[in-house]
Amino acid sequence: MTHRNAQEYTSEQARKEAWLPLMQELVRCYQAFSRHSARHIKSLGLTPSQFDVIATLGNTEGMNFKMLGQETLITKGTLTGIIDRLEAKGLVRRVNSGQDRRSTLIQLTEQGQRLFEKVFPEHIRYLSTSFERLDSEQQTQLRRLLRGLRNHFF
Amino acid sequence: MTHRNAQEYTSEQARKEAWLPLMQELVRCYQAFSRHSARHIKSLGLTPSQFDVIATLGNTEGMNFKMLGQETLITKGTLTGIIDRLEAKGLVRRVNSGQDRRSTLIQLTEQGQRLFEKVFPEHIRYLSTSFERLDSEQQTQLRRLLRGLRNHFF
DNA sequence: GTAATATAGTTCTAATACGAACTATTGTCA
DNA sequence: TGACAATAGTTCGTATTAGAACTATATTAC
Repeated sequence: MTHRNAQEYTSEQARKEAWLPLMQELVRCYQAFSRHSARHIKSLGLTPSQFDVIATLGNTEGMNFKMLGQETLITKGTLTGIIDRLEAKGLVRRVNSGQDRRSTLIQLTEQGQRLFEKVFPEHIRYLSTSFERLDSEQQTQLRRLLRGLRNHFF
Repeated sequence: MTHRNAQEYTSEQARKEAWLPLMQELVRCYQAFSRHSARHIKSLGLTPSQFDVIATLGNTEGMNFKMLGQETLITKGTLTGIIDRLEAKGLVRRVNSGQDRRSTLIQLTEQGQRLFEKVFPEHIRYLSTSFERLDSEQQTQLRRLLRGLRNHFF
């Protein structure tokens, strides 16, 4: 997605397409963030997706697959495997949710809750040292521009 | 990485951490872009990584694994498999590079070259309709802010 | 009330993705 | 030159990832 070639394309064939460097920067910035974050999460003994699920379930009575998928942007097929492994680690459990017998409630176990209380604030602190170097005005502006761009991907 | 929980955390425990929504927006924007892009690439019969390699090799004499990995941000272990499959499709070939007998040059085949010439401009056009909705000032600003943020992920 | 349809989760396949271990080759240095 | 470190790719293990097909259950429509 970074497209070394896009440089040449820009200068040779479509000088008007000044958005290509923006696209490259979006990809690079996300990847840098993502790897930075993953480095710390792995040191906590979790994968990024597992952390994501733990963080989403924390301070909650539980959530079914559908809701959990919407929050984490993980598709249900993938989620099944992630929950399997978290369950094997004793961090979450599957509970029959009351009415609809198709639906399953996923909850943190006590151990999962303790882990959440430990690693979530730790990770937030870890990330804060990077993000806080932008002053709050830049943060606001960046967020607004990203939102604007996102709305154009249908 | 989207962390529904981060909302509560923000308001309850750390009102100062106003960067959390920015982080969420970075993730959402990238994911939206990435899925938007992938949708089109798949319709061209390629995976995003395969397209990335084709686009990087286009207009080039070829590239070894190291260089290709640097350009595409794909690790070498992963790259082996991707090149295997592109080779099986007849789109690239491995060539013994002259001096260093450890090194392998990867080149587009004629078929790969033709594919590149077809799909690369097509995909750029496809993406342009989204990016060009930001005016060029916003594009520049967004790029600058993203670059600034990226430099803080060490 | 039953057939058609929709929904929740699971299973399956193919392709990434990362990192560690491995092989082959090259470079360094005493 | 000869041990030793560094490098290029491959292989391997584990975990995602998307999406399609599948099962079980629930809802809708007639």
